[in-house]
Amino acid sequence: YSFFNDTEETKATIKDYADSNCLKTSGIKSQDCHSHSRTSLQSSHLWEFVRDLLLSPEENCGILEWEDREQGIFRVVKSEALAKMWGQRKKNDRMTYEKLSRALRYYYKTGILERVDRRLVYKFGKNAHGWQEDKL
DNA sequence: CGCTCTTTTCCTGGTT
DNA sequence: TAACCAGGAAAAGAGC
Repeated sequence: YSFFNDTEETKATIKDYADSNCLKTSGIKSQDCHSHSRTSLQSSHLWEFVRDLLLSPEENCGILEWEDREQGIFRVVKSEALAKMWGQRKKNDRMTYEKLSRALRYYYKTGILERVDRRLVYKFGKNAHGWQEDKL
């Protein structure tokens, strides 16, 4: 395959991909886009970005899914799409899930995330905030 | 400029 | 075999 398709072309398709993907699911529950003022997804940190994505079904597109809402356990359903979105947020079209997950693993050390021994499953730790339903 | 903190990049090796 | 997971190391980038 080509070595040249990693710039403009990719950049263009990422948004289209995300947008069209959102359109498919956003019609489901427009009412569910509760008034969290976090729709922008401008969070500076990765864990906040993930949290806000989890909390906004609008831009989520089924990329992330709660496994246990009360315990803050969630699963990455579309790892590649998540990486692309994070890459968009950071203006880095070379982002991959491999690299994103490395960053997530650093959170275990700081208590932002807790380890869950299941593939693509993570859990918010004691030092993460703003994800709990009753605390919104 | 230098320093800290977070994230990125790369890698070796193990697991599902 | 592909897709993940574990972390060490080093370096980039942002903010102060």
